[in-house]
Amino acid sequence: MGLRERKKLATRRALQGAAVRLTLEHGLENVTVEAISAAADVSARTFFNYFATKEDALLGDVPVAPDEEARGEFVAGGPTGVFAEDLVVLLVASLVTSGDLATQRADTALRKQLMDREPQLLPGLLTRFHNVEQGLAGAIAERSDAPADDARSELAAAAAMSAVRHAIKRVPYGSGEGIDELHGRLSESLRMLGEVFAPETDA
Amino acid sequence: MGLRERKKLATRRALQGAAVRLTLEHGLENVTVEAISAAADVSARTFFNYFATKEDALLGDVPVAPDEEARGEFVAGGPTGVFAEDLVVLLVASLVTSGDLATQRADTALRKQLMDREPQLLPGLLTRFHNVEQGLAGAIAERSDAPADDARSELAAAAAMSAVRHAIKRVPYGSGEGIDELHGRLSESLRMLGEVFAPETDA
DNA sequence: TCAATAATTTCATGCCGTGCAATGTTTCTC
DNA sequence: GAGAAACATTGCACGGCATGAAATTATTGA
Repeated sequence: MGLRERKKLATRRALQGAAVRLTLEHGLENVTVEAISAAADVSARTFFNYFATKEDALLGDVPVAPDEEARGEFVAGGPTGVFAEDLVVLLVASLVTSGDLATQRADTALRKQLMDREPQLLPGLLTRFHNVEQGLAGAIAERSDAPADDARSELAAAAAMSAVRHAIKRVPYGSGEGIDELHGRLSESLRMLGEVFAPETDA
Repeated sequence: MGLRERKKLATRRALQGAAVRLTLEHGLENVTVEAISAAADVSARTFFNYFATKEDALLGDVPVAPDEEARGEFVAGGPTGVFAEDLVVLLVASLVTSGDLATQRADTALRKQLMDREPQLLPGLLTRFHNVEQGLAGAIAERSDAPADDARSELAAAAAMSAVRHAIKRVPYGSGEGIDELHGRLSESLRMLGEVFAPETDA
């Protein structure tokens, strides 16, 4: 990794860090791009070479698409052959982008904190989730040999993302849970989804 | 209805209409608030007395909360007592805001057209859906005597909204379907949801 | 070391969105 | 109907976001 690339990454991190810190400190309204740039020791114009908007710097590196490798296996019908089970595998792989779970956890906590303080950021976050959902729908459609804009696939993808949010919300704050537990929680959420709307069989 | 109120409503409609027309004609980027205001014969300053942002004028009157009356009956455990069935009733009541289904249909078509042309509007639309979803989650929680932020209720609400999108998407373009058909499609979508994730009973 | 390539900066610009004070317009009261 | 009170519209000024273009500086590779 050359010097140029390392510097760019450093600047990016510096801008993100300054944006988050200043926002939590003074509120987004009271933080100008100029201030963020100054804190990161670059010009205001440079800020916009890295981020399209002020909000972008805050939302940072939220996953935007399913993991490529896991997607391939899912589309091929693997790894187990059971739809719901394989879906969970794909979801977990797509969620855990960085190798480090602890970092991931910290990022999520930070994002939640930002959302509580600055609801204006919600639209952007929802849009990113929506993009992931679209990618997911595409994978599901492909696996089941349906057209890319298949409504049923989109429904399944949307429900799966709902389950993801549900599962994440149920993780205790500050717990040391790993991938296995996340996998379990996701399965549980999906099962619960089936129960809530499945025709009553015990009445 | 006094003259003052009628004039305000007229101005609002004029601004919305001008915004939509000009946007479809020239693209959102090339339409200034000044131009919209001029087309509606008011000052640019007045525009912001009606809408907080340019996008707001375009998204217009998308439903933002469940219908009050239907919500009350749902919370009380009615009208049928079967969760999935009552949920559909609530959803339909919340979706069909205006008495006129044809108008509603036209609005939806127009919104879809706007979304295709101007993806920048998506975040705002998603946020409105999200607000409805939150209201829905509250109603479900209340009906089942759970705390307002109950995770299971939020999961059910999210899944329900997924079904709504799915149902709406499946309505043929330009069809003359009414409330009954919408009701049926929604039930079908919810049932499909249960099937996709329910434990296999036939294998 | 020098040329090529890429990143940063400076400067200018247009538009958005808001606060404020002034001006019109509708409504209410007598 | 006249005048006061309430409300809506307008003009003006301002700060901030976001972008384009050209000049400057830093990195890379030969």
